[in-house]
Amino acid sequence: MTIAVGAKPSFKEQMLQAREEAIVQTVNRLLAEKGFDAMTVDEVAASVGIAKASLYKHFPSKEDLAAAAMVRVMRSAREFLDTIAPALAPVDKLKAVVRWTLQVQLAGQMPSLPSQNSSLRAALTSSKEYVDQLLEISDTLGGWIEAAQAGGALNAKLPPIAVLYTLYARACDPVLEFLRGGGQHSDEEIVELVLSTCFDGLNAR
Amino acid sequence: MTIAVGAKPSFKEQMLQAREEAIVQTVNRLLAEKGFDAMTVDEVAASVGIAKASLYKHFPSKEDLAAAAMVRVMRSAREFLDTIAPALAPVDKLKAVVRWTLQVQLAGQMPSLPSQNSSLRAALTSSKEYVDQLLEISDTLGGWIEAAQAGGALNAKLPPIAVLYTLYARACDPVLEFLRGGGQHSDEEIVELVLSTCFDGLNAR
DNA sequence: GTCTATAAATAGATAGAC
DNA sequence: GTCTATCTATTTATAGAC
Repeated sequence: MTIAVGAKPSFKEQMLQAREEAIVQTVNRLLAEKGFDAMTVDEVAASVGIAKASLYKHFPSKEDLAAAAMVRVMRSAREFLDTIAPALAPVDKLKAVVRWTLQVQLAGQMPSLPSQNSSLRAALTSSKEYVDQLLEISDTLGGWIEAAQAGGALNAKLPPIAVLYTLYARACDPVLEFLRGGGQHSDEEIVELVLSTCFDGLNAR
Repeated sequence: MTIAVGAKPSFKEQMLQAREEAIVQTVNRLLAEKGFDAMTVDEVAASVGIAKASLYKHFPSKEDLAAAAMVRVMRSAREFLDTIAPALAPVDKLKAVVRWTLQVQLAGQMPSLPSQNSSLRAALTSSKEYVDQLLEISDTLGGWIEAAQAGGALNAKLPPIAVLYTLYARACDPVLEFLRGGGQHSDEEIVELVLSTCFDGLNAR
């Protein structure tokens, strides 16, 4: 039995992971399209092209499916943070992150979960990788927020945690959907509009 | 048969309306607590204290229940608009509306509906009173927005419709729930924080 | 109109053969 | 692991007596 860390995965293991990646990708799309409640496991299985029973061999519950999708998104976000130029001003780093978030949402890749569902919360918080990624992201953003406040770029009167929550909330901002439905603006314009209202506010300057 | 407009309702009619008001009030609370998908009709009936079949005599479907709750909220919002002092600056009128919205949400009185559900959308758009109230509210807010932009209070570069959507989005802002969960701020502080980030933005001024 | 009882449909999850 | 077929529970909605 091979337990070496980073050992070359066998062909079988590669196939398994590829299939699971396909599953999670499908779940991610469906969660973005319809949300957790409206997404059915039958639908996931049909969309992936396997039997529902097979799906349950990979993921023990619907909640675990959603958690896997969230882990995927968090990892993706975490990786994006690493691509941000360190020389950038903290506030510009934050803007870059929010812009990335908005683009993911417009691309139909941002899973939407009900924040009240307790079994779902349990699945999320019991996922070590999810919690780890979330903590790491929050730490990084928190550092940028405090730096931006110290540097006079961000309003220093706002509690950093409130700023962080406000940025996180952009990931599920319904304004994007509203504006797109209006059909008057391109995706790029929508992103910049929301970015502007988020950082500059509605008031004139 | 009495069809006179504004005719004095009979005792029976008053009882009927009182019961329906009790139903809608319960639905409103449950929609605020758990959202449309998680709310069950059984639950509504049990909470009101009547049989489910009786409930269906009043409202033909779950969607109609939710629509009735939304009509109630919209009427309430519409009535609030009338209480705003006409002498107030347009931007302050807008702030008053958003503040009211945030307070309703914190009071657990703001129903939350999935924006993607099509049967629900159909029930809403087929309700004349809902559509009428929404249009009237949007007209009023739209007028204030344009006046505030013309007066130099609101950023005139933002499309009025984007401003309107941004204000509407505060009615379901998850930041309220996040901040309350943190336990570090009172409800009043939370309201003012969100108001501040909405109108003044995150950036320093 | 209110009730009890039940229909009808759906969804999450499993059994068991291969 | 994948499949077909099924279970179990829940949910929306109704039938029918009173």
